[in-house]
Amino acid sequence: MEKYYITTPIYYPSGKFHIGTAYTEVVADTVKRYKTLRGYDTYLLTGMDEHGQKIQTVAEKNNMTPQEHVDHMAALAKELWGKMDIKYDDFIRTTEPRHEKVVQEIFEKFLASGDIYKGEYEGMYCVPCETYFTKTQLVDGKCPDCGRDVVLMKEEAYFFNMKKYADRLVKLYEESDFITPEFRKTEMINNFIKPGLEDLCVSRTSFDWGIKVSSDPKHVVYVWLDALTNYLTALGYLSEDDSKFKKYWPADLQIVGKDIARFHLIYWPIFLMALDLPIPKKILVHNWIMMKDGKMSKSKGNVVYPELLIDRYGLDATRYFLLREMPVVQDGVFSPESFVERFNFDLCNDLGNLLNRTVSMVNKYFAGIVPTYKGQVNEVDKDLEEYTQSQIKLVEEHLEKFEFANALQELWNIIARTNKYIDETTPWALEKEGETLKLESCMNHLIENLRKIGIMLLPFMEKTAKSILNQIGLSNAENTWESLYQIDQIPEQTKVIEKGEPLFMRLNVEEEIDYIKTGMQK
RNA sequence: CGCGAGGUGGAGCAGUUGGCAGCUCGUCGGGCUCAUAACCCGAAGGUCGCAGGUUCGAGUCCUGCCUUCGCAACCA
Repeated sequence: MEKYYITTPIYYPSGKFHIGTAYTEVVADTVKRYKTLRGYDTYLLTGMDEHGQKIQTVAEKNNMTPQEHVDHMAALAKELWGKMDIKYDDFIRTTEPRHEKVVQEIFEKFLASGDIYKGEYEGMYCVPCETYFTKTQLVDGKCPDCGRDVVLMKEEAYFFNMKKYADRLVKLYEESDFITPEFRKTEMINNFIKPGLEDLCVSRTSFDWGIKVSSDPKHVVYVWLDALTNYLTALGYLSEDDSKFKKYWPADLQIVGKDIARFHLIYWPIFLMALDLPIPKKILVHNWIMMKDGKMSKSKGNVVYPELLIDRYGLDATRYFLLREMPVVQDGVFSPESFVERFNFDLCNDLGNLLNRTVSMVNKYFAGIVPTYKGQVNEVDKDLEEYTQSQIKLVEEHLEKFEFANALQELWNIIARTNKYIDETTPWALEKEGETLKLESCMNHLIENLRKIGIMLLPFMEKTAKSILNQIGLSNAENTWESLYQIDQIPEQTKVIEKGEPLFMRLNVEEEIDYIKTGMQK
């Protein structure tokens, strides 16, 4: 069985996870489910990045030790991913011994190979915030966090020699297409590589919430060397049991947000080169969920937390909206209006109603027993079949390219075409005219398309997909992706549910827009 | 100053290799009754940011400009 290793970023738990973080998880989870359905041996890694000055500060503010704080946050994260039914295989935390041990080992390895050298880090330092800033980060020359004066400070630090690998990195960029979308590559080259790569500071002495450098314990390993290596340590790299590492590395898909693109597109491949390990096959850089008034931020009071939507509208509707409305490589805009619109039109009217009316007719005309395939009896049978087949291909193509919004759009085109088919065949008239064969063919085609719709929906909205398959009496069938290529797939004596269960109930537009808006203020 | 991404009918968006400008919502009109006041059909509505250029032909290629957003190196 072919393997497929997917990673999400490990999130920094300085605050509650918002909808953007949830989005990353949903994208990763959808890929995982799709690949699993296609027969891959999949492995999805997620986790948390738990070290650093900021964690120390936040913990103190909450009267906790850093460890207590990250334990608490990790529990919250797992709770949220549980609620969102994220099918992760492992949750790595950078404070775990399995990670720390290996990071220390890697650090020493780099020291020995000369990739890491001792130097001096210099930056603008805010004493009360205990944080360094770059000149461009400063606001009017003052600390961007507290607005107070900063001072130029120096400290001893270890650096990773990035320059040494710059040529190899450029070559990698030229020879592979491991970056999606392409323009991120251009950005990296123009902004960071062409002007000359700077070496990366990989240790600090100004705080101690981190992994100690074994050979020089007053230093802790500084962020990126600590964080990025999680993708390796989680698989048991350099540990007694590295079977997972041998099996799954290199990663097939690493999903990251645009904010951390630079670290994953430049430093990460270089670390791997220094370790003499294969480079991941693809790094997918996704964009952000914006609000009408720009970036989400607490000060603007426009932050959306996933619970707000999930608790009221359900997980599937939330996932649907994120994947349907947010283009992966471009910023998407969240608005309560579009959320409610999508919910009502796409989920209730198009999908939910199609299932409902079909189930109702099979019950009414055939006592719930789905007629078997009779061939292309109605004039439009052939057209429906051909259209559906070509759409399936499109859905698949988009999924392979991680274009979820497009995949869903093409899938919804099938739903619309199937609704239209009902109007074209007018089953109620066929019934009156005693056109039994045509009526049988019509019902069979409808159920068959719902079956296909259900299967294609599995990676996106499992509960809804299963409910569809269950209501048309096929929950126990072998609902494989491959079966989508077949026409005649309804077993004899397939029986639909007697009374259809609504998949989604229409929302009151004004009320729900208000509800979401109010929820965003909190 | 530099870099990247956008600017397409009222709103939000599609538009691989250049060839009659599409989709969803909204608006207007019609059809149907199986269904969750759902579904189906039709119509109105666009000088595809601006100005040049290449071409038989450009939203799609080239040049310049205007404009919005983001990034600018150790912030995770």
